[in-house]
Amino acid sequence: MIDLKLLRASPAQVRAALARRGDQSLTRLLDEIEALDMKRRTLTAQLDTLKAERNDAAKTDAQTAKAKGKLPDDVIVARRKLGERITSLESELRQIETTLDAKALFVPNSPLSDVPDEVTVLRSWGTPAPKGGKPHWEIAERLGILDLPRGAKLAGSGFPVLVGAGARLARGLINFMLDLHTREHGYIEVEPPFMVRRDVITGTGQLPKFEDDLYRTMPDDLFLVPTAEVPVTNLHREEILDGTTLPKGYAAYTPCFRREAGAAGKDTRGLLRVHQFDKVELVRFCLAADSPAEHEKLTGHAETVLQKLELPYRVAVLPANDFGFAAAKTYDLEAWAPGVGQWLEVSSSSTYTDYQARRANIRARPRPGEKPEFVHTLNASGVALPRTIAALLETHQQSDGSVTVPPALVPYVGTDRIA
RNA sequence: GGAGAGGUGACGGAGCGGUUGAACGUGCCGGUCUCGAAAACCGGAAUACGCGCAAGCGUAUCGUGGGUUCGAAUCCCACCCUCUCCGCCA
Repeated sequence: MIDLKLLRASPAQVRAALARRGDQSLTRLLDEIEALDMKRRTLTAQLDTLKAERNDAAKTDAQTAKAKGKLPDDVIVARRKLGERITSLESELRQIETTLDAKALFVPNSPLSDVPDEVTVLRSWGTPAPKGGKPHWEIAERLGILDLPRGAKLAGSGFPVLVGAGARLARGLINFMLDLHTREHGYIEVEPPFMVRRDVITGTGQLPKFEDDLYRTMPDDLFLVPTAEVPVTNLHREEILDGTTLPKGYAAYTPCFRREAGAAGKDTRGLLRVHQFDKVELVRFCLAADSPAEHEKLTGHAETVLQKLELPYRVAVLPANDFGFAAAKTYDLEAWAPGVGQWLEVSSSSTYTDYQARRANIRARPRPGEKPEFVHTLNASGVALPRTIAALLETHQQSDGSVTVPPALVPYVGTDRIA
């Protein structure tokens, strides 16, 4: 949520930061918001004065009523008039606030100043295999571990069915990642609801602007989570946390459901873009001053997964015009997939500064007795399964068609080779 | 799904429609006392918005939203949530 006080105090800076997102319509939206905010403050001031008048009157009236048994008619008439004026201004104010809130929810987060204008690869790990070999869907089909036609029969395209060692591999990956993050990186494991209310998913920023990308259930108006970020970040909505317990991190496995509206035709083969997939997500909460360092640490936790899976990858910082609505800075982790010859985004690691915290009203008292302030929230995939499986199959495929399992994963999959 | 009970501050728990932001208790913070601590005593402490350089002032908030009234935590309506019992069920 945009900070209206900041917009009021430094309109030029706010506009300049948002302009970097490259969305022309934002200028007009901000104009409207500023005008509404102005009106709102004028009306509030008027109303406060009238209400102060009413409160004073109520006190003297109480004594009058006690002394005389009842209030004089002319006093009642005067008070009623005052009350009517207040009621009418209140409804005017309510309408302005409703409009203002609705518009403010469409303003994205401001990119941090160190975000570049062009996508920039910061570092890479491992030696990417030369492009070649089979794409993952051919490998998987031959091994009988992935059944896309039957998934389509059940739910449509983009709903893969993993079979046998494929299902085992997915389950193993989930357990491996959760164990890694909870045992070695200090995360608390949570299993949240996979469906959430409208206001919850508004808190993390997917609503109201991106309703078309979500699956919605009837008749209860619950939304299937597109990422565990949604339920886990909202775990502390409407709370004031004890700042001395921060930073804190949660790791959660959930399936993720995405309609991918408008993405038809892109990455349609195999596992590259699907409507349902598994993911282990990392979510962190911290005080404002700590968030840059927390972001680096978080990204490192996601990288560890790829290193243990022996998957060459690179880390890129996304430009201001190419990351999520609620984010202030995003790193993408891309694993190399030689079969399709692409770097596959398997994790996105973002800091949201106080943007989600404002929307979901998540605060912390830095020390006992101090004023609460909005926390900073961050999250990263740690990591998403389908593309990781694709990279894994393509990277570790052997000439005989089998696929070796990296040592760290062997205990979880129960074999060192899928054949 | 049926029947009932209830939602007040960090927590527990009061609150005849009229100076109630809200008694009391616990917890918390500061102080006195103590070699320290405990106990006791004294004092302090909610959140948001607006105005103000500031001290401060004003307004709102007793689940949420409406309504009645000169005046609502207190009365009425709707909704949300929690709990108990019954039914159904992995």
